Amino acid sequence: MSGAQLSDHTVTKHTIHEVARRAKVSITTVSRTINTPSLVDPATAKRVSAAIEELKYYPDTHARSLVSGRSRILGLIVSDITNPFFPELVQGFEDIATRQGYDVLVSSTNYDSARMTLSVRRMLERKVEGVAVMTSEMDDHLIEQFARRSVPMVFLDVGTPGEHISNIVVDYAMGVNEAVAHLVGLGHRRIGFVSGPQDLLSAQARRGAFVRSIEAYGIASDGRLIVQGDHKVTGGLDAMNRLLKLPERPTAVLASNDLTAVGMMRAVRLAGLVVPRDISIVGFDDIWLAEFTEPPLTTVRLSRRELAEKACGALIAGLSAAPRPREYGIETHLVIRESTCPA
Amino acid sequence: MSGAQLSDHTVTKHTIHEVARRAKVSITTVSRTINTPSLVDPATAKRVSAAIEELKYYPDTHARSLVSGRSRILGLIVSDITNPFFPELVQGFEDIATRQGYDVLVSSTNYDSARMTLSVRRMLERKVEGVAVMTSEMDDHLIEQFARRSVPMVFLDVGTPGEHISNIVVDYAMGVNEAVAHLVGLGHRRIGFVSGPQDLLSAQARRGAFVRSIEAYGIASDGRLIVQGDHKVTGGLDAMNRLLKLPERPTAVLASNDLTAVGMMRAVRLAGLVVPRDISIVGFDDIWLAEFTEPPLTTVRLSRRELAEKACGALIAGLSAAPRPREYGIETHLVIRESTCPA
DNA sequence: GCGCCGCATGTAAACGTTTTCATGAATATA
DNA sequence: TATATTCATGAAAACGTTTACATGCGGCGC
Repeated sequence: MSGAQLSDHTVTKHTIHEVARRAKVSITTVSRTINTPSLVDPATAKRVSAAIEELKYYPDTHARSLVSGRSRILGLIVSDITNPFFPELVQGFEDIATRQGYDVLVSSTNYDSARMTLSVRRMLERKVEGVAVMTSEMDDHLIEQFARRSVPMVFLDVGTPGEHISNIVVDYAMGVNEAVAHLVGLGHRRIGFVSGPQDLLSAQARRGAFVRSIEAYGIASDGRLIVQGDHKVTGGLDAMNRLLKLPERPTAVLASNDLTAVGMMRAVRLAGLVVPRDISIVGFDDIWLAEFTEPPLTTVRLSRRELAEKACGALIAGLSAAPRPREYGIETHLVIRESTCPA
Repeated sequence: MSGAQLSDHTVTKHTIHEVARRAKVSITTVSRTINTPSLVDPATAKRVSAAIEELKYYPDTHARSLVSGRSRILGLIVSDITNPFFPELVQGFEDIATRQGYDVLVSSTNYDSARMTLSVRRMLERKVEGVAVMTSEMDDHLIEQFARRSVPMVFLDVGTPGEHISNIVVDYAMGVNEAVAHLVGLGHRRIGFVSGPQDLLSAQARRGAFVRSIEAYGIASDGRLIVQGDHKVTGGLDAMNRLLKLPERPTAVLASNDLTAVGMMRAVRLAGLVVPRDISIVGFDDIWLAEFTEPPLTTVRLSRRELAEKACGALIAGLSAAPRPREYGIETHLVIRESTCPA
C-alpha cells in the first residue's frame, strides 16, 4: 500500500519537546542534560539520554545560535586554495576546529579584493566566532568590521596585534639563512632570488630575509639577481628565463615559494641546462610536491600543521576572556634534497 | 577620555526593529523590502533601503533560518582535499553556490569512514539544503539520513538516481578510448594500466574502461600488465616498479589519475630510463600540475569546472519542485603533451 | 452610491532553543 | 523545631526573523 510506504518515510520533526515528553521532564531539563549535565540528577539524565538516543534527536543549530548568540563557526580566509600550500592548511585547521566542536567556513579569495569583501560579508552574516586570515589582501576597513563586533582575528605576518587581534609571525630569516649557508657552503657566490607578488606581505618578508642573509655572508646584493615572480608556476618560469639571459647568470637561485621553484626548474630544462649541475635551486614551503619534482626539491619547510594549530588555537583562546598570547612564532628549516650541489 | 573612546567602538545591535523604527514602518514591511520587494510601494521601499544602508543592517541568518526552515548552506564532501583534483572542484563549486546565495560547508574525509560519519552529522545539524558527495565512501546508512530529510543529493558515478538523488556519470570510456587509440596509433601493443584503490567506484570505472578499450583494439588484455595503485604518488611509484620488473615490460602505461602518473614517471627515471623514449605514460584528470611535469604529461581531461557546475546545478535544481534531470553526463578527452611518443 | 477587489501595510503567531527566575523538596544549621 | 542552604526541576521570556491573517483605503463595475 502506497500510503503505508509513504508513512514509512515520514519523519516527525524531532524537537526538544518530543524528547521532553518522552522522558517525562520539561524541555529545560533536556537542554540541561545536553549542555550542563552537572545540574541534573543522574537518574533523570539517563532517562533523557535514552529518549534522545531513541529519537536520534540533536538540537537545531539555528535556534541554538539565535538565543545563545554563538554560532560555533570559524572563518578561514585563504588567498588561493589551488596553491598546494593551502589545502594542507585548510585540512589541519578543520581537523582542530572540528575536534573543538566548531565548523569552518572556508573562503578562497583568489587575490581578488571584491571576492574578499564578499567573503567577509558572508562570514559576518553567519556570525563567525573568529576569523583566520591567511592572506594579505585584508584592508583595514574589513578588519574593522570584525573588530567592531569583537570577533577574534588571527593574521599571518600582518602584525598589528590588538584587543581582538593575534598575529602569527613566521621566522622566514631562520630558514632563509640556513638555505643561504647551505649554498655558500657549496661554494656558491652568485645567488639569485625570485620573489612573490610585492603587495603580499609574506612575500616581502621572504625577500627581505634573503637580502639581509646574503649581506650577512659578505656578498654584495646585486639588484639584477632579484627578479619578481607571482608565486605561481608560470611566474617562476618567466623569472628564471630573465635570470638565464643575464650576462653573468647566477649559479644558485632561491624561490619565494615551491610553485615558483617548479616553474624555474622547467625554465632551466627548457634552456637545455640541468638542475642542479648547472644551477642549484631552493624552494620555500615544502609542499608535498617538492618530494616528487625532478630532481626532488631542496626547500625551506614551513609547517602547515603548526600554522593551522596556532591559528585555530589563537582563535579559540581569543573566545575566552582569559589573557592570552597575542603573538605566535613559527620556525622554518631547510630540507635538503637533490636540487642543490656544489657550484 | 576613555569613556568616549569606548562608546566610539560600541555598536548598537542592528535588528530589523531598528530599521523599522528609522523608516517609520513595521518590521513586516522591512522584511518584505528585503525578500519580496514587489509587495511594497516603491516610495516606502526607498525609505527602508535608506535606513538599511545607514545602519549597515543585514538580517540575522540564524533567526531567518529558524523560521524559514532554509539554511542556505550546501554541503560538499570530498575524499582528499590534498589531491590537486579537489581544490579546483571546491573552488568552482563555491563560486557557483555563492553566486546563488548559498554558503558551502566543505568536508574532506581522507578516505576515513569515521570522519565521513562525523561530516554527515555536522551537515545534518547545520541543516544543509543539499549535499554533493564527490567520493565513494558513502554508505547507504548515511545516504538514508539525508534522504529521510528530503535533502537533495548528488553523487559522482555512484549511480542510483532516485527521488532526491541525482547522479553525475563521467564518460571515462571516451577519454580512455582516445588515449588507447593514440597509443596504438603510435605503435604500442604492450600497454599497461595502474589502477586506483579498488573500493573506489570511479577507479573501478576507469579500469573497466581500459580493459574494454584494449580489447576493442584486438589486444588481449594481460593481467600482469594491470597493477594496483592508490591514486597517490607513492602508489604510482611502487606500481611502476613492479611493471618495470616484468620479463616483458610494457612500452606504454596508462594511469588511473595524474598523481599516480607523477609517481610512475619518477620510478622510470629512478630506473635510469627516460619518458617517453623508453616508455610512454598517460595520466588521467589533467590537474594543473600535468602541464609542468618533466616531461609535460599527456593525460585525459576531466573538467572540474564542468563537474562543479553540474553538481551544484543539480542540487539547486533539486530544491525546486520542478521535474529535473536525474543524470548528468560529462565527457572526457585526451590532451596530448610530451609524455608519449612512438614505441 | 454600493459592494468588491487589489494594494499597501500592520499585528501577532510561529520557529526551537537557552536562560532567568521561581518553586518545592531535602538537607544542613541554629 | 524553625530557618537557611543546597539541589533538582519547571514556567516563561527572550533571541530576530518570516509569514498567515487582518485591516484600511482607493478605484471600479454596476
